[in-house]
Amino acid sequence: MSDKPNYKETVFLPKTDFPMKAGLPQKEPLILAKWEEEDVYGQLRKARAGREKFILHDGPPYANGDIHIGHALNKTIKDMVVRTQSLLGKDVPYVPGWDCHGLPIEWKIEEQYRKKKRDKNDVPAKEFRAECRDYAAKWVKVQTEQFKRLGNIGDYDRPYLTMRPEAEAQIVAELFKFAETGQLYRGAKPVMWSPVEQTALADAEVEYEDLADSPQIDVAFEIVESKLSELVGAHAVVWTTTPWTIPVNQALAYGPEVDYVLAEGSQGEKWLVAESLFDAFQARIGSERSLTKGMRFKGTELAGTVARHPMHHLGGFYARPRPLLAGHFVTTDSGTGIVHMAPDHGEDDFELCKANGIDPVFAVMGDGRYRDDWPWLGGDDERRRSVINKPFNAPDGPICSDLREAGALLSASADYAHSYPHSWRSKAKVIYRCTPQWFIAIDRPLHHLDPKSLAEERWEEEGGEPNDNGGVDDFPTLREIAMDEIDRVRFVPEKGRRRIQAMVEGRPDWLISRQRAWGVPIALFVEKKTGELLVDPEVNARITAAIREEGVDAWDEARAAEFLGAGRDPDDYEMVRDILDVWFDSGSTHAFVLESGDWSEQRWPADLYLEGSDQHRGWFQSSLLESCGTRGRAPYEAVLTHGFTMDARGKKMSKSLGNTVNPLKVMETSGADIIRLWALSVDFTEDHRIGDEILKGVSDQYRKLRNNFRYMLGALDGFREDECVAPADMPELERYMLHQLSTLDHKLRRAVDDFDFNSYVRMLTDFANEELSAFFFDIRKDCLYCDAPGGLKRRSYRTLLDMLFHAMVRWLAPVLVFTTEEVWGTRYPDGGSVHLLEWPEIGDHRDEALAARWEKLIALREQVNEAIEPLRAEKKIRSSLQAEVTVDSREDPTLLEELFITSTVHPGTQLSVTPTDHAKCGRCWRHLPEVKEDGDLCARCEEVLK
RNA sequence: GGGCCGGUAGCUCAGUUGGUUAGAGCGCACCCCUGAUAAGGGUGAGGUCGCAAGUUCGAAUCUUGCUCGGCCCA
Repeated sequence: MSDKPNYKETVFLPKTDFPMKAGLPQKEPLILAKWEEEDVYGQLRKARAGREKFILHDGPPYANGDIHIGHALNKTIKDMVVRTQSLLGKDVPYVPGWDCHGLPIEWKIEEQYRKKKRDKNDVPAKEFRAECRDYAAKWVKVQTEQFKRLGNIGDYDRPYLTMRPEAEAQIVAELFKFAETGQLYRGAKPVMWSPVEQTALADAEVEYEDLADSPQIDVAFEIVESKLSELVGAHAVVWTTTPWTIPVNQALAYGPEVDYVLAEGSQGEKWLVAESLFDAFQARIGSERSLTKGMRFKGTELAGTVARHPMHHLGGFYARPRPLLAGHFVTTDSGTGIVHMAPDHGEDDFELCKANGIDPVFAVMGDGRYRDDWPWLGGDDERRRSVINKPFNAPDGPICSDLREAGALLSASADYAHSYPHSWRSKAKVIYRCTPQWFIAIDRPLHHLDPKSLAEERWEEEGGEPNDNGGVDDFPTLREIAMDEIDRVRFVPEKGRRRIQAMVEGRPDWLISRQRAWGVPIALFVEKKTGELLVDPEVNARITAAIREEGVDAWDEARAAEFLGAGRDPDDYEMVRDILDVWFDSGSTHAFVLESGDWSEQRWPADLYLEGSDQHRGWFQSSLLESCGTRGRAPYEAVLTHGFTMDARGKKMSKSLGNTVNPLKVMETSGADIIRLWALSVDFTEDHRIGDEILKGVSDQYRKLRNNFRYMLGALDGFREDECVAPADMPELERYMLHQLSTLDHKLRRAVDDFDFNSYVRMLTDFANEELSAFFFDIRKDCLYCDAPGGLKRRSYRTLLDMLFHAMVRWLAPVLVFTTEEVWGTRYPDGGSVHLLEWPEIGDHRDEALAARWEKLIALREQVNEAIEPLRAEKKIRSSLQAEVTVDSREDPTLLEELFITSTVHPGTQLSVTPTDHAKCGRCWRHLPEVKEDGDLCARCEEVLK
């Protein structure tokens, strides 16, 4: 062979500068800088101006700390939505936002104070808030860079922040809408309260400490009324570890499914306890009072039973009846199976009593003592102490002593072991205490929403006939509107609907007040004399105007007169000092981002909200309630939810387990395109995993896609428009590929409509791997390398390659935002950004008859490949080009040779493969009859080299 | 403890209304090519469809229980 000429230089090999190795960590920041410099987002806005809009409203992440994998997933999916919709030609302005108020940031500032040995209470609130503001601003800046680094496109120069004065003013304005329409009221609710700090605490500010010497007492309540006559005169026994709550007892609770028994003493005493707790009760009251089991009955039989308080002789509050109520929370884990209810001091207590018309009495003051006028252990009792005072609750303390004297104390000791909540800061015990709070009513008829117009809207949307059932005159409640909207909105995946439905259906009134510093004020006045909420649009307008100018600091007591205006005496009004729960802030983002006009390219309502499934309780719901209460409908047309990212074994990630995957690290080592490809490859509608093995798989897939582009770029070297061939003039293989491309086009469009991005990515990778690399490109290699450049077949192939290139680079642009830019720039150095392009115009080349024929041919090809393999194993054949094939097919043998990438194909009756005797062409390496000797040229190559 | 959701090859995912030997891509193993070359091609081995009962002629698919995991509550 060495004496034969080397034809390598005459072969048209792919030629490109596009490197096989990506080097994404180095390259991506450069591409990013270019986008910034060229303002690609701004260009895109101009390019899509006037087109149909698609509004994805960003759910604000909390401005605190570096981004984690959940942010990366969420933002990548959002970016995919923005870019795919944009690819379809729509105008998709995306305004990212941040949630800036709230407790976690307050804590960080307090933490800094502690390090400097400063006390928060010594710092003016205004100064404290300024520090919170700076802190949030700092993290907004950091996260902005991190989101951009991920390849997120959006209006990052003008994001929305809940702490901007304009936003704060709009949030207050939204609150006023609730106030002005009678949906807002001041109620009460037990909250965690620290008597030492005299402040309400958030759950996260409470820590539990194990105690071994807590008091435990059994108290007898005499039954005065019951359907079961045996019970009258008996005593219901309650057990508690907080003796101080007995003075505020208002009811008893039993478990309807619990079995009860009368425990009878030798003196004829009868005590009502749960049967399964009989022994424990006996043990507590001591063997000197030996008990026997009397009558048994089910909890349900206790309905209607009424007891009286052991201190009923004090009259007034204590003389009221203490009804026995059915409580589903009653268990027989400990105690007596009868739970004493103090609605002031327990959540279950509060809810059960509220449902039965029993209101809290606010007997315990902020400092933990009973109030001055309280008949038992109140102001003039010198034994009065804070309720968390240990001797006060002791077996020999005043409560137990009085109960003992009344004959109601059956046992008392100070030896109970359990965990009890303490203040995170002072380490002192905390209690549940009812405090005034602000609520939005869920079940009040909303008179400001015209039921008729709402109903008509509904009819129009549903295309149905007006249903004159008289319901039109009933004003709907917030809950009803919200439930209707949940029916109407599109949920992806569908299961999200049921989840939010269940929550809205069963939720209590919306508690919106917090006793905190860093947030939007509940900027309301309450008339001291009447306790009435002041609703005056003129006052409200002055307040929002001030906040719009100066931010939340404008809500200052010194300015009460200014806000109230002439004719009102500030002394007559209480200025509410609570702030709004941050969920009200974020629930109002649709108002100040979509509707306000501050972002003129936005529009209300949004087409889509897209967040993790935890937001069914959070943002999806707060936004829904806010919008339904103020505007009578949801602020979104569709809701997309994603699951959570677990570690490689499916376990939840946590810092303490050390199984977290840091997206910033992955970007540093592998690149943002790898994270994006991961996020869009998994089924994000469910929980999904990430880990080294998974990321390796993603990288492998990335490499294959990259090499496909590299091959296309190389094969298209020197391609010119005038090479193009019309589809009708193309060989069948090209037309079959056009069919495949059209089919893929349609499937991809559907995947975009369904937000089914993992199918989208899978279809593209499968297509690249199977249809292109292993099939089309492999078969046409001979043609590309060896045919004359002007030949119809080669031109047809390159026409297809050009179409494939344009399709693939656009389709993958929303996924591999950096790589496709590199690909595009390699082919079109002056072609602008790939991200300005629109969906490729493939045209409909579907031809089912052709496809059916080719599917058979491909099946035959697979059989031939199978048949070649044994000969390869026997070392009789090396390359498939050495195989001579007999097949049962009437197809043109030349076509089959090309398709199989083999030597001569003979028609026959049975599939068989033999090594060919033909010599090998020195240029195209095919074994053909006309080649006399290995290394000579075949007819085609002879012709080409002329 | 309660509500909701999920568990298909090593990995990522398909599996329509229950119906022939459960599929794909990747990875892996072996082979080929050395003119896409830290690339490309071929073949192949991988699954008791979380577990256990039940309904049915027949179940990955329907029912129940259990288990593991997740989100939200308590």
